Amino acid sequence: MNNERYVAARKRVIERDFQRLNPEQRRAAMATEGPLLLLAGAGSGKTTVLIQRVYNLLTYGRGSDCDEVPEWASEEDLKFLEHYPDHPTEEEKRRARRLCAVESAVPWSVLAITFTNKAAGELKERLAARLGSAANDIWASTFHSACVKILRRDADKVGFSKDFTIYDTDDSKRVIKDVLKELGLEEKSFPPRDVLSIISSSKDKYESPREFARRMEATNDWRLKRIARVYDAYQERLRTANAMDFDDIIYHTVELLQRSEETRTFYQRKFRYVLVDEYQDTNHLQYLLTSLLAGGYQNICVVGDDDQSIYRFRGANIENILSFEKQYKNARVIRLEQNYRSTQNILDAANAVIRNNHGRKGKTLWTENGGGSLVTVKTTFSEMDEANYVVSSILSECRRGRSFRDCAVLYRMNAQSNALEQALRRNGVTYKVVGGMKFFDRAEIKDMLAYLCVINNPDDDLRLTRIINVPARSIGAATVEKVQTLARSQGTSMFEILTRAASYAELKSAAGKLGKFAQLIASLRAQASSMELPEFYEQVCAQTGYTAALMEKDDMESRGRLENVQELQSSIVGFLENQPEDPTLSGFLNEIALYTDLDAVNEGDDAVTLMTIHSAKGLEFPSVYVVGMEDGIFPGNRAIGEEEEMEEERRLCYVAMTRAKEQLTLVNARQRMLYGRTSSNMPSRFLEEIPAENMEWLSKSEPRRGAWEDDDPFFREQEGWSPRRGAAAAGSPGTVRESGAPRRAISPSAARKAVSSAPLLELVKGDMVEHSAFGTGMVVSVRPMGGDALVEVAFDGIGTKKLMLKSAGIHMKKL
DNA sequence: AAGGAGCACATTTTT
DNA sequence: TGTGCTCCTT
Repeated sequence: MNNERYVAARKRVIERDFQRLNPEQRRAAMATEGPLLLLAGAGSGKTTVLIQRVYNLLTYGRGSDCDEVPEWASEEDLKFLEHYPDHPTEEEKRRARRLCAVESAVPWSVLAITFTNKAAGELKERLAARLGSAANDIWASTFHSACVKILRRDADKVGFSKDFTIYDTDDSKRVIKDVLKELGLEEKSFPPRDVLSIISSSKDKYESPREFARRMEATNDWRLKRIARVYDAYQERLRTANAMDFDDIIYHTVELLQRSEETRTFYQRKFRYVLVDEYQDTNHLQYLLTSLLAGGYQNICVVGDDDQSIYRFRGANIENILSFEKQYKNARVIRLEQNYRSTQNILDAANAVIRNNHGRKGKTLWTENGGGSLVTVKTTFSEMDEANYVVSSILSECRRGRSFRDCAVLYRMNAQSNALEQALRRNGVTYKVVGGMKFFDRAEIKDMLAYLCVINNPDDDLRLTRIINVPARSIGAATVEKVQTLARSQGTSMFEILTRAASYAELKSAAGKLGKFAQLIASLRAQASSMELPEFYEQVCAQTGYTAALMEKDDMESRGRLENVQELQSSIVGFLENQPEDPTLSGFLNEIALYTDLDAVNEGDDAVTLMTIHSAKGLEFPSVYVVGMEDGIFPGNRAIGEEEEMEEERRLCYVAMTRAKEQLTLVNARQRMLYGRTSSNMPSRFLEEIPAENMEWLSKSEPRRGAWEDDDPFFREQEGWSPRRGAAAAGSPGTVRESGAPRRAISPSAARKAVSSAPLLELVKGDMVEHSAFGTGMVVSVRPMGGDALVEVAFDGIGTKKLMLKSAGIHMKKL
């Protein structure tokens, strides 16, 4: 029996399951043993590879990646593999699998970790599609939910009870505020946000409060020494409350795995294969965790792209990915550089930009998609002009067959969405903004969840404090504080104090109200098990008087809140549909604690998407606009002169550019209003880094009302500015039409004049109009508003749209 | 206890 | 410029 031949033949047979992958993808799917670094460029089919790799693990074990030959294998078997038919029968397929498999992995020995619930959900879904029911037993989850799962079994070994609660950032902040007060520290000199972030980075170093304190002793920083005491007190509070914050969830898991050999060995034996997605976003603590979990078999596959590391500010440590090969000396590295998303022009532009960064692993994306159109760079006059340009360009793309949903507008900071939203609204373009206020961040949702938490666990002082006087029950802050003090001095919970409020002299005047509240909670608690969860939730809303208080207010805001409170009931129903195992209140609360907005981007409606570049990571759109391409905005002021920061901004730029499939448009404004001040900015340095042959720089506006014109004498007189990339531009004729723009701010009066000089479209009810995106329609009403008019138009086959005449007029003509 | 005035403040964000 | 927060008034 020739072992070498067997191994080679086996590999060839296995390979046939991955014919649709490109050679690098295939290598990645088949490299099962030992540490593997998968450098997956944007749009390189990373998730596909992950799925196929898991399929490989479950089907063939290490068959594709080892030299072992089963003892029972015969010459006959070898012959079979070497002459495996092109169209095997089912019988032959089964035999091939048996001959090729070397210890197929069981689903529960595979751990796949992601960052977001969304990513974990997608992974699970695609695994299920590929593997069927076996996928259910694979641990595909976020860092946090994996850790919670581990801690729910063994939290007692690190000093918590297994039903510990999870504090979100808001809860943590409140605890910090509380601690600051107790220690007599001013919030002004110790902003809770900053304190928390210092604590968080200490935990990231896997440093206990005591170690942190010792490190701070060595410095001469008085403030940090105080913060060390805050850190200590904060952890003490959490421990007493049997609570963990988001960092603690990972911290204590690491602690558990380090301290308990039994637990560590259990998981190290259990997880034969560990996969970590978005490895460039991991922090040190997460690095420790994954190293521990994979410490048994050392079959750790990390997937990521150092060029897309954009979360340094929240602790992501690019070093994790850069030094993976140092950590694991025998690590293999595979680069996925073929891109299936964008055109070559877009990739060349993005490659050229990112090439300016140092200390990268180095990758150059390429595609078979063809050159495509040039990257468009447009210089506009102001942020309003910029927004109008984007909208009119979107409308003209839509006229040529694109849908709104194909277009995304990306920006560096949320504040930039305002001008865009206005322009979109005025033109009746449907859009959605990703990010911003999240459902579970809303006060009313937090209130209701706090009620549920307290009903579930009355000793949850923090949540109890939140709702004890919501809606108003005439329980003042002073009273609450007395209760807190009493509870602390007696080493019991606030709820305990409330139940016997009457027996404390210092509570005498409030005792009645306090007792009533305690009764309310106790009574709801008693009802909890007697009915279905959604029905119970209704009872909570009613009996606490929460809905009643909202209804009484009866203003716009309260109505919205009321809707949200009712919406939470849908969440509960949704939970019950997905989680039949533990359909209890505590099951729901557990689920929700690590849940953010699952469905921020719903595919349903045809709308332009607006979001920050950060939120765009992982997404793709046929047409992408990046606005605010100016030094000072993008890269931001803070990054200028700071090498590390600048490189992160450049990575951000790379992420933004590689979101585009067909059309990429980069827009800058010569001046813009920022923080109430008008500033004029140079075009972003990143624009200069794009090769001239891949782009077309437009600065001449179309003859459009409100647009600034290049040949206006006012601007021609300005001098001393030349485009920074001027030399390169001059060298390649025909691609660049940039002619020069003024450096200094332009007086607003000139700007306004240009805007108001164009004539308004005159419309009356009954007129027929033609809109560039909506087609023909009839004017239903015209209402003057300010210097403008709100026109309602019934478009054929589309429906009625309300448009602001001044800006929508550009895209409409009277028939 | 609630609403209003005045004031600092202002990347990026997931769990 | 807009907002979210504290503090002050009622």
